[in-house]
Amino acid sequence: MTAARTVRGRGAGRPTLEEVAARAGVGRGTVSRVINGSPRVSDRTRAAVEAAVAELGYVPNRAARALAANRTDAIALVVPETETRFFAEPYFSEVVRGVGQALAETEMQLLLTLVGSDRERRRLAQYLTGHRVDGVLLVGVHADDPLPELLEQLDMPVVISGPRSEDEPLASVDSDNFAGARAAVAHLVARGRRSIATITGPLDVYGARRRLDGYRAALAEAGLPAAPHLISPADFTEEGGRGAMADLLGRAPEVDAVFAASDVMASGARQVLRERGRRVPEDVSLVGFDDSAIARHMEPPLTSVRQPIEEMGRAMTELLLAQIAAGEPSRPRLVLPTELVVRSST
Amino acid sequence: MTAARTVRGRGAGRPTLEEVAARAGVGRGTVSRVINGSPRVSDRTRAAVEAAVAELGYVPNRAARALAANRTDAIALVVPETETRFFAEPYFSEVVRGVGQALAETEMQLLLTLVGSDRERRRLAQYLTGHRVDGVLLVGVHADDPLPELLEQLDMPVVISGPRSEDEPLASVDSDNFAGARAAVAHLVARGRRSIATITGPLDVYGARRRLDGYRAALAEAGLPAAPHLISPADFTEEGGRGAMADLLGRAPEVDAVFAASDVMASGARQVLRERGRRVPEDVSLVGFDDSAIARHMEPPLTSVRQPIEEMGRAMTELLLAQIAAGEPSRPRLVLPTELVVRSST
DNA sequence: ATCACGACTGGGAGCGCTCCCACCCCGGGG
DNA sequence: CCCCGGGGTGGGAGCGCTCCCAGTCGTGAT
Repeated sequence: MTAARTVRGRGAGRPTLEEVAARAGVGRGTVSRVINGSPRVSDRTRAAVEAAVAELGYVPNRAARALAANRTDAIALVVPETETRFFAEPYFSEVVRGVGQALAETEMQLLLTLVGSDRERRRLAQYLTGHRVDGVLLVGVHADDPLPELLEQLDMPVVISGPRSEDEPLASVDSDNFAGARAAVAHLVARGRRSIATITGPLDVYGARRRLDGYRAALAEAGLPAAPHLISPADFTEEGGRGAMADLLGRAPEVDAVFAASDVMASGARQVLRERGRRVPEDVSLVGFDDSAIARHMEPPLTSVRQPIEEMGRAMTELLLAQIAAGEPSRPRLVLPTELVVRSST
Repeated sequence: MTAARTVRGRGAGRPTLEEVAARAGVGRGTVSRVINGSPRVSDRTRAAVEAAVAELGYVPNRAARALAANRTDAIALVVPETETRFFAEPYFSEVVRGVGQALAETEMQLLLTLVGSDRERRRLAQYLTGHRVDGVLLVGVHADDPLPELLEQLDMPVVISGPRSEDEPLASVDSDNFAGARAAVAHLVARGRRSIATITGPLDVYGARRRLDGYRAALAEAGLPAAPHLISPADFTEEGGRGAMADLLGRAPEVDAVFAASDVMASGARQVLRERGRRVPEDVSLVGFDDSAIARHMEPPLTSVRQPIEEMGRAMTELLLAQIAAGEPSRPRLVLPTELVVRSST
């Protein structure tokens, strides 16, 4: 523990490019070229520089690099804290994990930005305007959130998880909500169910609409009617699921299967079914969506549609990095497959 | 120069300190003083500068500031990805939320760093050595993790969640595992249970040891024996909980209550109890720890010890910010209270 | 031998801030 | 009336990098 170090404070004493250059007997420019992998350096020189770097334990100063090169080597993951659906288990941790994986190979840093209040939202806007990140990953935005518009104006690279509509202008990665819902309902049909109801998410959410579309498609394919009284919209919450289930039971007592557009809502529905003496799966089959921990621990364990969330995080990041590398926003739209996980609730 | 600006693409055109100064008719130093809230500025000047800042929409360039001031205004949240216990629900999202809250009032950024492989761990070490953050929040480290040692050597501000031992040298924030466990077991005693077993976590984890201590204390206070055959160690996993429960049932068939040191293990135990025809809570009372989503959705809902995780995240951050502000590492040790959430499993 | 032309290389000129020293100006004491 | 001391202020000197423009060499062609 050197006294000098302590006195000079944190960050002092780290070798600089200049020192590496001196040590290697070359110029600053050459060291920079080696560090950044430029091909226009002779092998001999490169070796010398690399040796000096190793001996000195040189680590480039990020701030200096950012200032000089006008880039930050950082991306932001923006999470609206109010949107509990995305912040809640398991979305958040899995997305982060996927993002982390994609970033592991790069020099990029991940900035985590939670936006709660409107004040924080404004601050974020200012933030991004200040170009403190090279790109933005946006998860769980509401249809009426002004953030995407703002980002589009700034023309900063952005990837959004879950397009807000059929013609989302931003690059996006989504799971195949339509196919997932269709598979879930087809599975119920295969189990011999005939009065298949659905509890939907808020229909101003694109993904929720897609799940409803999938439900309808599967019924149509099976030649079953998609009677309006078998469709009950809720809000992705447990309480909403309870309400919707009670509703369905009142309107359609003959119901023998329910496709809930989220596990949490399925859990609410399950409670009501139990209260009303309907057995699962004997009387009513139940399918959820998300394949969360809740599904695995429900009684009986819940059949559910798994979304490849981690992979979505990875894909979003790769798309974003590609945009940043290309230097211009592109607008690809990726849809990842879902998978039906069958458990004993059906 | 104008052309050059355009060529530089994104990030060009943002007003600089210099431009604000010109606009306000003052010098750079003065603007800097206003921005940083120095008191040595006359009111008239301050007003003029603030007006110019507003008109130009000036946002300080973080990289330049970091370079000049040798600080980054960023802290890192380091999460070992392998430690599933902390990365898993609900820890991770809640900690992050708490951290976010504490940071909302400040200008600090949050860097999220997942360390999986040893290679990534080395990279992180280099990272921190490069002083790219002002401080580190370390969650879910194992007893044998070299990271804390490293950070201590760098004498960089650090706060750790969950001390690794009774004499943790680093600043730490923890929940009161001892009191939580004691309360849980006391509650079982109050319910009239007499053969109270426990499924512990890995005993090289300090928190797991503390929970076991709490279990013992409660039994001692109730004048009940803490027979060794009522203690079965596991590893915080569901499978571990299953094994430990099977074990207990073999060794102590008279068991009428189980305190599991995590909800996940309680869930495993619950499955075994069901398989063996033991009813919960009639035959065996069951208590978990964490009060996670699993607890709420178990059948019957699980009585569990709630930890104030979000608050822990907040406290950790506040401790860290204080350390950074003080310019020197301090070593406070904070223990936050737990709360027993009683449900129908007891 | 001369010339042109790549392949490499050195280092000046910033990037936008903070730090800090010098300076200005004004009131009060000698 | 001069000097001193502070509050207030301007701006030079970097912080450690990247960019890019001049070189400096060899080399093959002429």
